[in-house]
Amino acid sequence: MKQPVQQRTLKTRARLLAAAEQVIAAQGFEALRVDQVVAIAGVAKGTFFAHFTDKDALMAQLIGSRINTALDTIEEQPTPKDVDEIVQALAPLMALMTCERYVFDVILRHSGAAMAEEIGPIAETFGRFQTVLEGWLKDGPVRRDVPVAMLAEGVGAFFIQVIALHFCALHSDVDMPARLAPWLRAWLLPPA
Amino acid sequence: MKQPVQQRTLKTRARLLAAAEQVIAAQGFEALRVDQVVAIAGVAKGTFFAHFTDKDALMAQLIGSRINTALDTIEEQPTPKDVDEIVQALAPLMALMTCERYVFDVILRHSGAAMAEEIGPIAETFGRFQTVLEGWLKDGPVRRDVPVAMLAEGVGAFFIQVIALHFCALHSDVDMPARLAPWLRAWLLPPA
DNA sequence: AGTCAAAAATGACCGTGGTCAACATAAAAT
DNA sequence: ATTTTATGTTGACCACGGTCATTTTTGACT
Repeated sequence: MKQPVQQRTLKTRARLLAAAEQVIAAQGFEALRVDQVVAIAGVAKGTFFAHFTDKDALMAQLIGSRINTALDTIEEQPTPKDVDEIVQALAPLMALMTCERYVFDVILRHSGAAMAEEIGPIAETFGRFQTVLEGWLKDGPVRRDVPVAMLAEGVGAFFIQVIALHFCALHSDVDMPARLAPWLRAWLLPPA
Repeated sequence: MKQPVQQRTLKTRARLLAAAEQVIAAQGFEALRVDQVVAIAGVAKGTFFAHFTDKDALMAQLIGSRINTALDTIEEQPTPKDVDEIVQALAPLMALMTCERYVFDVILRHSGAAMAEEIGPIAETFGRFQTVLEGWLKDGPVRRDVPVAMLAEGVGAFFIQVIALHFCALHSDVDMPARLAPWLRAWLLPPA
């Protein structure tokens, strides 16, 4: 059984990722140019596309990894007990998804698996997010007339909507936690 | 007081739009190329960008106009009386938004005003959509513990989510009305 | 008709993402 | 060691959206 990847490969990919991180740290996601990344990494342009199907795939990987980091932070916290705590707990993810319009767009575009049989890194994090939410809700003081999975998906939908609203010119001033909470209350805790 | 636009201008713009419609009819939105549009319209490339700030602006206009047509159709129908009728009534919009992944992406990208002070044609249709929904809900048999505007926005959020799910590899088989109805029921009609 | 300033059209040119046939190098087989 | 095969790399090249200095057209006012 032979090694499917050579040492070289790992090194090159690592260099590309490091270069990309460097560019992003300096200029943000949106300003990243493939040419700049390969220049810093010291490889030819073609090499980039031998490692990533396209620029989006690189972005998906980098952003997916940050989403996972945010979810790590979220999971370390104690289980939120009410809507306000849920909103509070979601802050790291919210911060990431609102840091740049471009980032939000990439996430939206990849939130469903792009192709059948192939679930990208971002789609995976959505599955994980879903699981985290279900964990919170399954023993929480919320309505029980609807399956937990559906409750969680609904929270996800409102979460996305609030972020979308943040990037909307008309609403960019209102702070987001304040916007999300009433929706979650209406969704999770309809009048008894 | 002189004419701010010349006859020429209207004619050229009309030719560009007609050319674009022709390309879309033949090959769909995603395949549209600016070069092809200007070739058919018989104008230079630069002219295109004198009439539309970018390709996206053309798309926003064409798609916005189709959304408006769909909303016209929707408004002609009698006011839906329950969730199933609401889902039914939304069919024209749903059909448009699921016709191509690209179309859905454009709509999402433009659903909030792109820039402050400038509300694009698609953002406008979202305002109209919102109004239509509020009209349906304000006298319907739905929960009243939440403002109508919020109910309507929630319907919009679930609507978008269902369409996003449609483009997700894992769920593309399930039919959408069937997916949307339970959500709307849970949102609009929590147990009394 | 002739003049002229504003409006519109032009097309060569650029930036950037992405392709691919040719080439280089590593590991396996002889 | 040498050959062979799979794997990795290269950079010239292409496609496509978008720009802008220059040229053409328009129509208002002599």
